[in-house]
Amino acid sequence: MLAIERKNEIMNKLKTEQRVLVAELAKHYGVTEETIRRDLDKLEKEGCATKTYGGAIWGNSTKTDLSYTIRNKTNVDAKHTIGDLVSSLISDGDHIMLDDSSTSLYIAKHLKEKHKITVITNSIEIITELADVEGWTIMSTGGRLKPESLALVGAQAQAMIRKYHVDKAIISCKGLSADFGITDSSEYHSLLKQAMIHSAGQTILALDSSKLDKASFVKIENLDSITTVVTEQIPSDAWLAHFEEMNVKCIYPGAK
Amino acid sequence: MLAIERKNEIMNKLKTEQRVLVAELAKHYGVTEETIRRDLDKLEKEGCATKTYGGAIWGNSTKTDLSYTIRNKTNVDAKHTIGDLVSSLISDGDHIMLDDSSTSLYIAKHLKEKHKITVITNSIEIITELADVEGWTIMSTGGRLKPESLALVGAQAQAMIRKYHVDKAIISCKGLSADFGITDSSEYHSLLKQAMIHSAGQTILALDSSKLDKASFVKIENLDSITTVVTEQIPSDAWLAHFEEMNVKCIYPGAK
DNA sequence: TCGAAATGCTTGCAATCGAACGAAAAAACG
DNA sequence: CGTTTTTTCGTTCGATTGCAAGCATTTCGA
Repeated sequence: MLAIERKNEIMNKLKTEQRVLVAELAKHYGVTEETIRRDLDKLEKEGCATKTYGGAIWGNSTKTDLSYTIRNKTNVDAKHTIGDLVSSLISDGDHIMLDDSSTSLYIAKHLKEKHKITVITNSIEIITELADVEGWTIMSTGGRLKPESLALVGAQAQAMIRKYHVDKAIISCKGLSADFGITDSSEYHSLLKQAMIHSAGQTILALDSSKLDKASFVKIENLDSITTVVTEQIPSDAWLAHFEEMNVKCIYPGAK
Repeated sequence: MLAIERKNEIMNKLKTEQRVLVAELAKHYGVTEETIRRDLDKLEKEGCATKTYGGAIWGNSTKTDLSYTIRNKTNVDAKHTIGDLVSSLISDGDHIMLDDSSTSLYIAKHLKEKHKITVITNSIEIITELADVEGWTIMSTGGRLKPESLALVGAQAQAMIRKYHVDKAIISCKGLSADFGITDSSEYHSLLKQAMIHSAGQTILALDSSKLDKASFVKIENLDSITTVVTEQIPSDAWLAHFEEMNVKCIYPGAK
């Protein structure tokens, strides 16, 4: 095993799982913890990691956008489960929109089995992820680049989204609450997702269950403006009732 | 076994397996590790490999995704020279456009030292290359993705370019001939570069000298619609005279 | 709340192994 | 046969890793 490979793998693990533990990595690679710490030092110098006690977390902890995802230590299994569920809602030939959330990136990975999908997205990561799928049409919104999330935002991006109409929009968010509806951490995220919702026949809101009963900073829309909620575990009875009341379908593992 | 054959085989192995080990290759070809290392040096200069302790990995070690365009290893040295020359034409604070050519990708790498540049590009690779530069504004055209070049094309991309006006457009092409002007291999490339030329105060045409006296399929513009030609070696007297006549400045190494 | 005990972090050192360099030998080429 | 390219060899240099000692942080019980 090349040293640089280990470092890269750790970076990928960091990116997908948001955090890593020194002891765990040392055991996994069969090296001492000192070696792992030195790897993390380098990643930190490269701006990919922030060391913490016992491990490291992804990126720069001072960024507000990231602190949310870090707090919610989003677990990969949940996102794969969600990716699988959403995939079952998409048909061959569909035209869809995907936002720039990490959940959408996982969903994109799961969609690759489909045929002749047309995707519109503002996420550079999703574009590169899907670039090599045969027979698909990938379209990118224009716009200004947010370097920390590799997302395209701004009026240009919104205008592009409004120009098209797709079968399904797939979006995620930072919080969903009965009182405040669907919320996100910033204005431009919110506006973009709003635009996607309005340009789509159906909207699929994909969120891991930790987002339930959370409210973030900016409101995107009310819950009744979306078609389907997909989550990785069965919500509370109160939420199920609320979804029913709002005429929103809710998909979770084992749901009929 | 010819040395060049071995080098090519190593490159293929790198491409398919993502990494190679020096010791392993030395044993396989029955040569010393020193020889393998020199092969890897060459591959690295051509942009195909990144050397590491004990071996080499494909592409750029720090970036997660591998560069498609960089595989086109033709004239790497020339492109670095051109990148350097073009860089000297750009001032801090400039607003520029970059097309999706591999030459532009190299230019982008050389521009990173500048401050507060605003870049508009239709190349996904350039976007990811420049994403981490502090203080820059990166904007992407929207459009349909051409997977083989990771470029955004189509009416959407052109419309976005037309909406803005920048100080300098930097483009490349497939051929430049006295009779047919600037040409490229496809309609959508041509239209996009046309749009960039019209949206810029100055246009810098960057091309390695192998493109001179070649004509490709679709005409972009006449030579007189651009401001400056940058190339990596001094053109023939005939071309220098032609540039003069057309009122086009020509930059090459050693030019005053 | 305070103060160990436990756990994790940093640093210096040494051993190992790959990399870089130069010179000489071998092979390829005209 | 002379020249150029390729390869090898030996030495020196630098990178990586593990170990151990000392310091810092967290945790937990009193």
